[in-house]
Amino acid sequence: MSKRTEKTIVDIAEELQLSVSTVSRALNDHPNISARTKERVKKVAKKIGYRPNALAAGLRNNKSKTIGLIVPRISMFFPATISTIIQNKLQEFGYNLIICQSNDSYDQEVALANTLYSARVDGLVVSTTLYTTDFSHFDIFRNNNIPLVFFDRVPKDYNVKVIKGDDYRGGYVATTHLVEKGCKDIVHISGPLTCCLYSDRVAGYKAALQEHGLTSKKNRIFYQELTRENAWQTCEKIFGHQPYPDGIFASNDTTAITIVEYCRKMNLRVPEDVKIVGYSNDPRTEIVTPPISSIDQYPAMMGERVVAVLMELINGRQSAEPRYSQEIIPIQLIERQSSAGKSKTGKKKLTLS
Amino acid sequence: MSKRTEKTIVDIAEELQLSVSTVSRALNDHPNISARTKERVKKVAKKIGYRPNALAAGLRNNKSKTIGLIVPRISMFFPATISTIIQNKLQEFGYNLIICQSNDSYDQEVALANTLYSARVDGLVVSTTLYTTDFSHFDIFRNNNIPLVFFDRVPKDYNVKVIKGDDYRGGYVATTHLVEKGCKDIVHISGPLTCCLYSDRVAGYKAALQEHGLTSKKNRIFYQELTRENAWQTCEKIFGHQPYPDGIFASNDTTAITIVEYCRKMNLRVPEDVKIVGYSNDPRTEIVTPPISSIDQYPAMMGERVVAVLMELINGRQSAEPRYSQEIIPIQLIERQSSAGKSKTGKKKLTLS
DNA sequence: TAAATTAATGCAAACGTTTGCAATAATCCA
DNA sequence: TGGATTATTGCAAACGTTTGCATTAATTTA
Repeated sequence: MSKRTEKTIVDIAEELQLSVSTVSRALNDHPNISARTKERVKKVAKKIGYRPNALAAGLRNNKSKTIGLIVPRISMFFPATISTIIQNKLQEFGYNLIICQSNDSYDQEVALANTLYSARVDGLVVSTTLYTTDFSHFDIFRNNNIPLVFFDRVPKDYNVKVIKGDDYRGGYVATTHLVEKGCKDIVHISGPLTCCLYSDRVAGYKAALQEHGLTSKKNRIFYQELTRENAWQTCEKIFGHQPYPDGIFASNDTTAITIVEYCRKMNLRVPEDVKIVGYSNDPRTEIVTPPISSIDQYPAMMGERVVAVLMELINGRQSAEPRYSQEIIPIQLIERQSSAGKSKTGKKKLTLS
Repeated sequence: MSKRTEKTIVDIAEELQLSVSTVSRALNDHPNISARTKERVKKVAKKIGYRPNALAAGLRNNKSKTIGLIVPRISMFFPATISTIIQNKLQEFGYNLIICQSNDSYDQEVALANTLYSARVDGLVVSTTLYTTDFSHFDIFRNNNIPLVFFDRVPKDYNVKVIKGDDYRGGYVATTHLVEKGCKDIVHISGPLTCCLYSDRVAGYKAALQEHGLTSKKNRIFYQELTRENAWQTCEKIFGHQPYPDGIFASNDTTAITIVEYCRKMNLRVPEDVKIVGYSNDPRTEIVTPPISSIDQYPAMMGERVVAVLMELINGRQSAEPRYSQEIIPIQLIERQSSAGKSKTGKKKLTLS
C-alpha cells in the first residue's frame, strides 16, 4: 500500500498558520472570511494540490451530493436517453449520478436500493423491473424523507412521486390510428401486465376498439417480455393460421421492428397487408424499411421533469409537498409508412437491384 | 430539516451492552468474534433497521468501493454496451459505478475527473473525448496510484493501462474487403485525427490500398465528427460530381447508415453502384435495408477486460505491475449485403408493393 | 489448581470535514 | 479616548466507522 499523501485542509492551515475552520470557510466562500485570507488560502490550496474529500464532507453534512438511478437497462433506447438527460441536468446542479441496472431482476433491484442507501445518496430515481409489485425495498427512502422519484415504469399503489407517460392515451391513439387507416382486426402485443404501463396501454387499446365498434378478443392480445426472440415466435403464432390480422400494435419498437422483418421474410406487405405501430419512437424505427409509425414519449421532457421534481424535493419545503403526486407526460403519434393508407405512400415502389 | 434518525452501530452497541468495536467486527464477520455475538448483533441490526454508512466507512478506510467511469456518451451503442458490461461485472465484485458523460467536451471531462477524484473513487475508467490531447487532468490519479484504465478512445503518449480495439487492423480489413469485392475507388470517412483510434484506422485503410496497388488520395478521405448531419453533407460533396466512388468505408455505423439512406434517396444502388462498410457492428446495421457490413469490436470482451485489469490493479501488488500496458482486443468483419459481390445476394429482388 | 495459552471483547484514536459558539481584532461613533 | 459595534478568526465537538493494542474471559495443560 503505497503511502497516499493526500493533502488536507490541515496542511493548508499549517502552511498559513491559520485554523482549519478558517481554511474550511475560506474554501467555501463563507462571508465572514476576509477577501485577503480567502485568496491566500485558495492559492496555497492550488499550490499543494489540495483536493477536497467528498466522503468526509458528506459524512459531516449528512449529504453526498450524489443521486442514485436504478433502471432496467441502460442499453435500451428509452431509459438510455432519459439517463443521459438526467445525468447532464444533474451535473448542472452539482450532483453526481450513480447509474445502476437491475437487468430486470427483482433481486438485483432490491440489492441496489440497499447499496444506494448505504452510499447515502441524496435522492433516488427509479424505473422498476417488469416484475416489481412489492415496493417495500424503497421504504427506507420514504421513511427517512430521502427524495424518491419514479418514472416510466412506476409503482401501483405506492405513495411516491411519479412521472409517467400517458400510456392509456398512447394505446388509444395508436389503435385509433390503425382503425382510421382501415384496420378491422388489430392484434396487440403487450408486455407483462405486472407492469402498469402495459396494462394502461392495453386499456387504451380496448377502449379505442370499442369506441369504433370493434370487439377486442382475448386471443388477439399477447403478453410477453418484449424481446426480439419472443416477437418472432409470436409472429409465427399469429401468422401460423388464417385469418391474418390487418393491423398490429406493438408495445415496443423492438417488437415492431421484428414484425416488419418477419413480414418481409414471409412476403407480407407492410402496410398493404398489415399495418404496424410501435412504441417509444426509437430512432431505429426511422431507418428500417418501411419506416415504422410509433408513439413518441418525449424522453427529454420526462428526464427534465424528473430532475426538476427531484430538486424541488431536495431543496424544498418537504413538509408542504405531498409525498405523492403523479405527473403525466404527453405522447405523440409519429406517422410513418408502416401504417400508411393506400392513397398515400402505399403505392410507392421501393426496389433494390 | 426533518430529523433523520439514522441508526448506527452505536445504537446496536447500546442495546446489547457491547462496545462499538465488537459490533463493527461482528457485522464484518471478524474471526475474533464469537458466533453467538455475531448472531445477536446481526439480529438487532435487522430489528432496528440499521444501514451501514458507506461514507463513514469510506472515510475511515480511505476507500469508497466505488469506481468512476467517464465516457463521451452513454447513448451511443458502443460505449453503452461496454458501460453495461462494466457495471454488471463490477457489481459482482461489490463495487458501485458512477457513470459520467463528457458529452465530448474537454472541459467537462476535466471537471468530471476532478469531481470523481473528490468522491475518492477507488478506480477510474475512461474513454476520452474526441479532442482530448492533454491528459494532465488524470495526473492526480496516476500520482496517487489510483487504478486508471483507458479503453477504446485511449491516450497517445500517456503512460497508463490501455485496452483498445485493433483499429489498424479494422481499417485494413474493411478496406481489403472492399477491394476484394471489386472496388477501385474507395472513399474513407474518418473521425478527427486527434483521436488515435481514427488515425489508426486511416493507416490501415492506406496500407490496404497500397498493398493492392491502389493509391490513397487526399481528397478521398474526409475528417469530421461522425454525426448524421455531417454524414449527409459529406455524401452531398462526394456525389456532387463525378467520378463517384464504388466503395465507402465509414468509421462508424451512424455514418454508414446515413450513406445508405442517401443512396436510396438518390437512386444509387447499394451494393451494385457503391459498396459500404461501417464500424462497430451497431445492431442498427442489421435492420437497415440493405443490411450493412461492419467491423465488430467485441464490446463485451473489452468491457470484461477493463474490469479484469481494474481489479488486478486494485487488489494487486501495484509495485510489480507496470503502470503502462496496452492490450488489444481483436476485431472481426461482419459481412452483410451492403458490400456483397454481384454473384451472391446482389441480384436479389426486394420489393415493396 | 495454578500457570500458560487462546478466545473474545473493549478503549481510544483516527479518517477530513463543517459549524455553533467563543474569542479576538478592527472599526466606528460620540 | 473609550465604549460599542462589527469583522475576523479559533476551539472543539461531531459525523459513523475501523483497527492496533490492551484487557479480560475462557480454555487448556502440566
